[in-house]
Amino acid sequence: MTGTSEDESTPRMPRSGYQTDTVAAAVQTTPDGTPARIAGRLVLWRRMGGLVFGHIQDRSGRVQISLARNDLGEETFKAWHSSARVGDFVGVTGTVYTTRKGERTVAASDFTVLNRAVRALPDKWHGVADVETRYRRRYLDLLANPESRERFQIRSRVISRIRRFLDEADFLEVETPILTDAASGAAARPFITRHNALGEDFYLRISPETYLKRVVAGSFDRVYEIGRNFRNEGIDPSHLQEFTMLEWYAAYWDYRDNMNVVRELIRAVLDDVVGSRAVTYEGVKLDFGADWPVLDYREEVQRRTGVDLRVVRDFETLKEKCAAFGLDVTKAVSYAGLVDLLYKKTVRPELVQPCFLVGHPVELVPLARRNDEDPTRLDMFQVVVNGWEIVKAYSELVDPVDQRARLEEQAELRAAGDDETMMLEEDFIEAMEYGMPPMSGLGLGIDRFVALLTDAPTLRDVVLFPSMRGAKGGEGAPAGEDPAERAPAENAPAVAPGPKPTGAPGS
RNA sequence: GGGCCGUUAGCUCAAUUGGCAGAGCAGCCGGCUUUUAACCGGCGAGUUCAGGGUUCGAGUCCCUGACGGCCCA
Repeated sequence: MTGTSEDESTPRMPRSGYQTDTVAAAVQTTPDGTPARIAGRLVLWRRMGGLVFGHIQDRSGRVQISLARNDLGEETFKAWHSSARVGDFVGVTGTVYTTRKGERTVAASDFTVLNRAVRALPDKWHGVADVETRYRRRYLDLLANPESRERFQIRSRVISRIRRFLDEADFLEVETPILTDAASGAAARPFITRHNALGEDFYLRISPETYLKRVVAGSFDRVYEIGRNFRNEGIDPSHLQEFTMLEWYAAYWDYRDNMNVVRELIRAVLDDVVGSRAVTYEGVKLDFGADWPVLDYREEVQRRTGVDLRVVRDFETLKEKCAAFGLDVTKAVSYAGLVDLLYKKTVRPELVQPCFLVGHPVELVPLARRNDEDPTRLDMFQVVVNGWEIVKAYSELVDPVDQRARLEEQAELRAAGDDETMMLEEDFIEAMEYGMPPMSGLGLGIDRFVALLTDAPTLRDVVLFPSMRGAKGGEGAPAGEDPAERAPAENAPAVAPGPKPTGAPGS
């Protein structure tokens, strides 16, 4: 790797450790006169004759450093300040003091360039505005845009707080397969991939649900998993094809237990990560501290459309009702699909403040338990905020006879052309036949939750590297190009099309 | 899949009815010992996303495509 470098200018590793990572914040509360040895990326560099100020940055913010000719002597002063450029990583050893304008600063007695940047950083004031650049080259977004750094730190703290909450509630964190031989646990199209060793196609999981239930059957009464799910659907501001979900299952709980627990969890995250139970999302205050009304699914649909789902229970009639309501029913192939369409178009957008939606029709979720008194509805709830479903939970169906019948219905719908149905997994039903405790499970969409907490206009803003179409041209080499032609270029130093790494220090 | 919008210097953005492609920041050179997006003087910087077309002349108008965004299905 060093073959093309000029050894004279190649920075050497520091011999001893620097304070790093959150040192920028730490220096702000350090008394004058304290020795400091810090490192970070140089983001501002102001040379003014015999005194030079700079800011170095890490994830906690920025701290000012200074080099003074009077302290260092002419030669050292000149060598050091001319050796560094904005973008370089530098190490500074010195003493903390406060400038006339009151800024805490480290006066350097030693100064080392730890590594260089050969490309120009984004505009120091405007940062990176181009959305595509922010997603494809997230490192530029992170280093240039503080609000982006803050978002991802909040994301990390949210997940950490959730883990602590569940661990303290005696849940066991487990991991279940992402590569599976059946896409189950949700109504969604899967990604298909090839398992070479087994010689067959596999699916990227759309949900860990049936595996987690098997784990509960195996006597782990409370389990959770935080992990990636994949759904082969369209991209829009509230959907990602690759998203992070929390799912938990607790034996002997029912959905009402989960309503209380998830509200407690969400409030704990708000308290400890945000510091307030209310957040503002796109100008709208969302108050998680207020009462969460419990709304009945079928009553809400009826209130807005006049359609009583307790009476209208067949596909054709509901299709007519939906069409009369102006909805596009040309692609509808199932009763459940129509119910979902009607709800999503009329009810969901109006549910802005946090609420529980309960009593969904039995057709909607083949893995959920029927209500004992009313077998046409499920013991199920969702938490809806800002028109987004952030939680879905229910008492689990643990009756293998009903489970088989419900999944066979799904298979029939699939045969009839509905590709968003659940696949029937024999293994899963067999596990149920060995016996499962009554239980309730819950899923919480981490990306949506974090987006609400950080006022992110799209979920892509809370995922470090959102899915994008293959990079265009340039070094990416368009398909069909002769690889032999560009082979020499691969070993060439990465020289920017713009500014060259000229002016080697010490020259 | 459909509609609309966008793509100009490393970054952020200008460019009149179609008439020499510019500024700030960044970079380079010089000045400046308490700056705060430091400031002052000088210099260099472009496949205007790609390809085609209209025109004496295209960043600008037309067509096709790429990538991205928003809305719709």
